[in-house]
Amino acid sequence: MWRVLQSHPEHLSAGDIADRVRQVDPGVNRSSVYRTLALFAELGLVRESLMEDGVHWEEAHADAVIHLVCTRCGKVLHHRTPTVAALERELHEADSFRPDAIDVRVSGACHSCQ
Amino acid sequence: MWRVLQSHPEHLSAGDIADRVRQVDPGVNRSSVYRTLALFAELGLVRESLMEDGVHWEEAHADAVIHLVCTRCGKVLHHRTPTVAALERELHEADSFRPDAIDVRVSGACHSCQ
DNA sequence: AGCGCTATTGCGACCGCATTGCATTAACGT
DNA sequence: ACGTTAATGCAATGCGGTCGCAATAGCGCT
Repeated sequence: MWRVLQSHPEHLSAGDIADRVRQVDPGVNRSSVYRTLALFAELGLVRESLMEDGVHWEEAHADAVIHLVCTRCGKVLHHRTPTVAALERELHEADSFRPDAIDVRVSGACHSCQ
Repeated sequence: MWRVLQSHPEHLSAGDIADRVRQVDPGVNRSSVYRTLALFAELGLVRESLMEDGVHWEEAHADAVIHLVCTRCGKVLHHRTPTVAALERELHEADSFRPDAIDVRVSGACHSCQ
């Protein structure tokens, strides 16, 4: 299952993951997938991200990732920027809120859809 | 129902809204709540926001709002900053992605919980 | 006022994702 | 080989949200 997660550049929903895993090793139960996913999340190997159509999973990166969701074609792009780190600092200073995870979702039109 | 939404500073889940509305006017159906919520969303009066425990609804503001979710006490704070607008500009320039909605969720420890 | 049309509401069934409890199986140390 | 423990499978359940359809309210028209 770990291989499935790694071999897929983009994020998948739990259902998709279960399907892919079954392609490789049929007879793997949904529960196992969910449980393993939860385990990985606890270990910090994967990250849960909330999307309109449910929870998606992706490999965890050290720094925060911005999800760009194209409302036309549905594609999800990643973007990485120091701006998020700046935002973190700002929150700490202005609201004395100590962030430990930050999640940015932007919906709009991607490069090829506008 | 509009009153319920307005009278509640923070965001509510659809279930909560249904409950509150029923306190005022018992015998209002779930479907009606969902339908009205969808209508309001279409009119741009309310905004849908994804939280760990499901979809929450809140009054729409002109500019993007950052949700600060305290993992200790569960409180949800708002934060408004030009940084988000900067981020928008940045996305447009770097990825030629035209954003029409931006949603930032930060989890961490709030002022009174650290 | 009485009639008929239309939009809204209520209601129950339903759907799909996720979770849980429990039995089964596999793994491993002794 | 045996017993203990953790991982897995499986079926039932929970729950948030949606759908189809019947009942009802609102409203203009004559």
